[in-house]
Amino acid sequence: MVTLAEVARRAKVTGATVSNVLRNPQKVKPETVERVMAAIRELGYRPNLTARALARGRTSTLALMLSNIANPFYPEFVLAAEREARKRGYFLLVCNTDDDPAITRAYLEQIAGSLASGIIVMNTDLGEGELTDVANRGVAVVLCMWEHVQPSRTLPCVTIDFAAAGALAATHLSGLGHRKFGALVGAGSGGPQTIRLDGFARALAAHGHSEKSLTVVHAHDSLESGYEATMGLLHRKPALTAIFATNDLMAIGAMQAAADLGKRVPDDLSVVGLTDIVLAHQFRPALTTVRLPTAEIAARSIALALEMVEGGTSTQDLYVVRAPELIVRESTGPAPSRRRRA
Amino acid sequence: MVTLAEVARRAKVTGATVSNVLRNPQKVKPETVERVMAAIRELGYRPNLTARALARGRTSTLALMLSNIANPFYPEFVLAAEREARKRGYFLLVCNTDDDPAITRAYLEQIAGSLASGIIVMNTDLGEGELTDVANRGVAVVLCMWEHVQPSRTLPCVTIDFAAAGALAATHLSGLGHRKFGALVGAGSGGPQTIRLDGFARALAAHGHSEKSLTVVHAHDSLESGYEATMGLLHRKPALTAIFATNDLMAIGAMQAAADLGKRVPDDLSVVGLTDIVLAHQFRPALTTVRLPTAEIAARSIALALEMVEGGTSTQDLYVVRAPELIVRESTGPAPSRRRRA
DNA sequence: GTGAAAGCGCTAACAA
DNA sequence: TTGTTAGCGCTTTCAC
Repeated sequence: MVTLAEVARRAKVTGATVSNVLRNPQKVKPETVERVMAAIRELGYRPNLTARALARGRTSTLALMLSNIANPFYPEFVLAAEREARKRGYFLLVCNTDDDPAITRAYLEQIAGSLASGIIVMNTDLGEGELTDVANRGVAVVLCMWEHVQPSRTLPCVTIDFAAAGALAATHLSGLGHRKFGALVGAGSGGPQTIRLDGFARALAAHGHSEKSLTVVHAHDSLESGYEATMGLLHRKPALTAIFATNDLMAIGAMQAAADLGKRVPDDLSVVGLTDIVLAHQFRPALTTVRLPTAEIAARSIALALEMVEGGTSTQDLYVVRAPELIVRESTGPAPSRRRRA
Repeated sequence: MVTLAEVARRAKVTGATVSNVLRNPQKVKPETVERVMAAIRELGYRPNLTARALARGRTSTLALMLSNIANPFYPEFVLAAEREARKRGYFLLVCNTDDDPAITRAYLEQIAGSLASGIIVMNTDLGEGELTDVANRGVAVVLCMWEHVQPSRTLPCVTIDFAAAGALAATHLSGLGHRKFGALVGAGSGGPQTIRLDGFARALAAHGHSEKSLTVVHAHDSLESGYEATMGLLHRKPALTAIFATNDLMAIGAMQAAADLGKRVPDDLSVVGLTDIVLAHQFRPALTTVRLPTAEIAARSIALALEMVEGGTSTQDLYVVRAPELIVRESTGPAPSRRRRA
């Protein structure tokens, strides 16, 4: 391994100067810079990032804690996050927790042991206390897309207005003349997505619908779970004409269930999702959904973490990214004429 | 930050002993272990992984180079890889290259600068030379799912028999009585997937089909590209009754194209994919496909990289993982009776 | 503008 | 069984 010392020797300077050439070339005489660069090239020198991290007191690594990257939302998020991190010279560690607190804790231990200098936590079964501990050890902790009613009092949080997202879906469906609604509420991790539901329910009420017009059913963040939940829901409430799912995967499962029950989407049943994953527009019928600014949230979270890392500061602010947006596609339509069913 | 020295002081031993307690407790008197562990607990000590890496000469990080994690194959791969790595105390860095040689090179530079002690390269536009350079710097380089005809002479490679995979598809389709075939060949990165196609074509020939019975069209590893390619293909060759796509995403795009052209799958057109991503069985009609042992390849690649890292050895062997397997679902069926079309 | 020197926190001989 | 002693390769004051 070629070290900085060898480069120094060859360029007839000391290590300090080589180090400066690499990081503040303007502080070094141009000719010296030239000589050092030449030596670096000739020797094929690459700075040892581990040594650098040790000397500087921080690594160029950020960790991303998520429950399971196989959920299609995450790859989209990771892609954007990685790009932002790379732009700023950082690397991304993917930490799949499988929603297992033991795994999550193990990761936190390592990260607290200076594996990464910052960490984006997308969800977790852990209490806020354990995360605060890590933050107190000097790691930049950023909560991302947290859905608790009460945002953290000690950790910064990047999120979007989930209630508004739910409301968008409700207004759309209500505007199409629907009267009997079903809601599929996911609970991938970090508890049920109740804020999304609340936003939906509240907007329904605002549009004059009674509480009885909405039937809620709980599920998990998967296509299969959305399918099962919808089968049960439509069995119990065959008169439903509109379903809101708190995420797209469940919405797609709902459409498949409808198809299997002989219901046409959107003629017999309208379905609206939430997230706008890539599959949403690829699926047939294309899913009407509320788009979350995924890439923007990812980039913002990384940027915030890096600000904290590099500024050595901490914050507990709440950052709410751009509002969600309704994307109307093929899965929603006017409520079927009421004559068709009792 | 609590350091090893502070733990040592508190436990009234030296750093060397604390270090031993952590890594070879059997070499330390039980009571001392007790005392040290108590100190660790009381102080909330976490070993600094950066310092450890510097002292040991290697990090506990592995890099995974892939073109774009948004392609659904990769998250499935990453999930398995991360699990295997975690089991052995390593962490996974996700490196999205976007098939951009500049990005790939930048990552390699950093990795060569001891960012990671091993690297799994899934595909790349780079020549083997640049990878060999990295390997020569002491990084464990493992090629994974390489599809070149000539496997590397200097780097180990974990892969599967892509030709056999293609052949499986051909045999299935031929057995169903099809006579006019189309093939969608992807080229996500690392060049076109010609081995898959060759296996398919050769098996077709072996079953007595002439060369003219197969029409090949090139596309990219995406649903949209599979859609477009199929539109073009069916326009030029309306008599096709079977399509083989070298990956599932394109196969699904093909099914959508068929639907838009008024062709029913599998009644009018059979479609078979390759990979068996999760979406393959979730989609309707469920896709018949050749399953690749994704998780197994991932785990094997990680394991091999770690063997090299920990053993300090290198190898140039070719590891061929379990054979692919045909998964028959709903997208393939008997060739339509020949009377229906000229 | 450049060099000398003291670490960063841990590991790994080798001694004791 | 435990301690001593050098580093690992780089950064970073502080002199010169």
